[in-house]
Amino acid sequence: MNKNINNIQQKIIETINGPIIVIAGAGSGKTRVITYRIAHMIKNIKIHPKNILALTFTNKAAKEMQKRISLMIPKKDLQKITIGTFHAIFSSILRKEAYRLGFTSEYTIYDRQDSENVIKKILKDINIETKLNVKDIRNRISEYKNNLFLPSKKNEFFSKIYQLYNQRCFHSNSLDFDDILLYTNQLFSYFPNVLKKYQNQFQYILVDEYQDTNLSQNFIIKNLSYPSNNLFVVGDDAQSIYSFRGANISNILNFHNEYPHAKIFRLEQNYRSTNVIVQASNAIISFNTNQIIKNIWTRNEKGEKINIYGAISDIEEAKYIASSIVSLKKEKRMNYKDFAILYRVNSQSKLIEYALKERNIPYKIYGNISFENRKETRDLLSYFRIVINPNDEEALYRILKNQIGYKKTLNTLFSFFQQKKTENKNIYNIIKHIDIYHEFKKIKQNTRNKLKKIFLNVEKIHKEVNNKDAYQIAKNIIDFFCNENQFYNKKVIDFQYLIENINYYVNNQNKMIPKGDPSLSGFLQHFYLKEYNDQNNLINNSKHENNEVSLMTIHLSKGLEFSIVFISGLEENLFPSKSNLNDPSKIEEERRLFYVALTRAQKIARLTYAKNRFIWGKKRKTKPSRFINEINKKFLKTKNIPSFKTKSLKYYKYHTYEKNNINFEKGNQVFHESFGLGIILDIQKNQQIVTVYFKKFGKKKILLNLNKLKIYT
DNA sequence: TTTGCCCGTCTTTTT
DNA sequence: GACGGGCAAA
Repeated sequence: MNKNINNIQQKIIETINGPIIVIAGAGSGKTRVITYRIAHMIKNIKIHPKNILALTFTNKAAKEMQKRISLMIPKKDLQKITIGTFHAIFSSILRKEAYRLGFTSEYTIYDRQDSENVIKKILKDINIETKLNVKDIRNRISEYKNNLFLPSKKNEFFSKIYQLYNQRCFHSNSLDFDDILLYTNQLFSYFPNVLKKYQNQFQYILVDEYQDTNLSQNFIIKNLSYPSNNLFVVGDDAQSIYSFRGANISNILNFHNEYPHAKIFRLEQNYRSTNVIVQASNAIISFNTNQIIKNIWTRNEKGEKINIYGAISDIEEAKYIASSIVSLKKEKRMNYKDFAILYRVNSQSKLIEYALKERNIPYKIYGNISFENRKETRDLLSYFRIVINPNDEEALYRILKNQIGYKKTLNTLFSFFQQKKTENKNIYNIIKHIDIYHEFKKIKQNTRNKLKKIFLNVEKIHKEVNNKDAYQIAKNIIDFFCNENQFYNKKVIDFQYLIENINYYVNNQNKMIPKGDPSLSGFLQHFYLKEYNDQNNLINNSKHENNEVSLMTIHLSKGLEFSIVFISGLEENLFPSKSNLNDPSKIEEERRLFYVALTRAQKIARLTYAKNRFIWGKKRKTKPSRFINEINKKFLKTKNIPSFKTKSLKYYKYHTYEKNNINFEKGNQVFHESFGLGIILDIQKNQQIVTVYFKKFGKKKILLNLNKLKIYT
């Protein structure tokens, strides 16, 4: 037995036949268990790696898992395991099977902006006034898809739009993110033989972060793992932070109902963090009423108390973080890679980036790479897309919009194309013979020639798609594109970046897990599912050999750990987010997010906020986050909190308890003579009654003077 | 048909 | 403060 593995972990690793559910607290060695288990299955049980499917929710988590497994098994085995995000895995499967549903394997993946543009066009077409905005409609469609609701037969307004949206995507041979899961489900239910094929292939299924599955994903897992049910899921309800993506906490809470014979394991010992961090985060999460009670404990050292810094402004906050890194690095003899800076929204990274640059601190920003949303990049990608998939309306529209400025003409032309397309006419042919259609008479000869030239070229490149790899095709397109559009020559640096990524993608196929598809359509999938942006091949970063401070949103940080963690922007309206303030269940999710953030830290956690922040170009006064007050003062370096001396003191008092209660505090794990183990949710004003949530008996009010309650350690 | 200016909206979070 | 849509002037 490995000495890094405790008894429960060992038991989990060796229990091969499912269904199995592991409730794993933060830092309890969850990823270690999954990766060791996979290695054990392959090395000792001799399960063929191609029979293993490991699913995650973010690319970052997938990469982390691959990295850790690679240390234990031969590379040739690792490459045979199917490991990745739900979207990546099932998008690849759909590429092979989607023809059964009427799509081709060259289908485009529509991102958020594409989806919103489709909805805008629909609203314009049907010409109905609506109070719903495009974003709301898109979110609702997404919600419906994640819950496997199809448009209802009733002629209700939303259903109509939903239906039109699906039709348009279908005619464009395009799938949005949610479609990837939805159509996978349709594929499996309409084509039992196809399902059977994948059931046979994936005999062992592992799902990480199971608390984040939505109904659509859960259905896929359920179908695939039937009938052997060799399903292994790991999750922590306290770290459920993706409800906006349809994640449904009841999947984890009801697992046992779904699979009555499931084996249940719990991992509660934290190996990651100091005692201070473990206890402080336990206390924070206990403010949530909706949770599985766990007793997360650690044998680790007590550790430093948590430091809170209230900066005058967001700029100063960033500077404080940068200078702290410089001094902590020296003081604690740390490397840059031991530091992480976490934030609630991506836009916070900008100022932090400036501050780090100022002090020459190497850093790496994860997620949301700005170049991918730049106009020029999207323009170029439209050409890629239309070369691969001539039916891609959004890409076509974008190209035409750039070539034909005048909107009215553009719209007439575009609806003409749509009409022809439903008649199954090839878009390349229509534009090549642009002069014979009277619909085009209004367009200047000059513009017509330009269009003809573009589409002749696009068609030429299209014919080579199957013989050349993504790099060769992309180079052709870029050469043509830059020649025809003088303006873009100045933006070549963006294209350079994209082409470098394509080059890397094509030439490192044997490093990819699972092995990718070197065609341009393979690259487009890779790009749109954002698999590329976690890679370490970014040109400007190579010189630091990965010894860099990590910057990312808290969402992306889940599953990771760092010696020293900065959590920035702890302000009301930012964290918790403004849009979640009115819904108690959403506040609980924000709190879980804070819990995730804090539990990333191994040794030191520093929290920061700014008293003034630029929002939409205006400086605004802010209030410190309620979460700061939920950390018990005994875990804080209170002396170092300048903000507490300011006007906002009143605000802080609200949550602070009187000191005369000797033993009991919110978040304490307690033991009651009759009710057993529980956690203190609340203490009444007179300090004589506490509300405790008991594992077995639920919420109870306990009179303290009966002395039946003890602190459980 | 083109250009430029005003105005409203946007900041969650990821695939 | 950035960006896109809408509208009016050129």
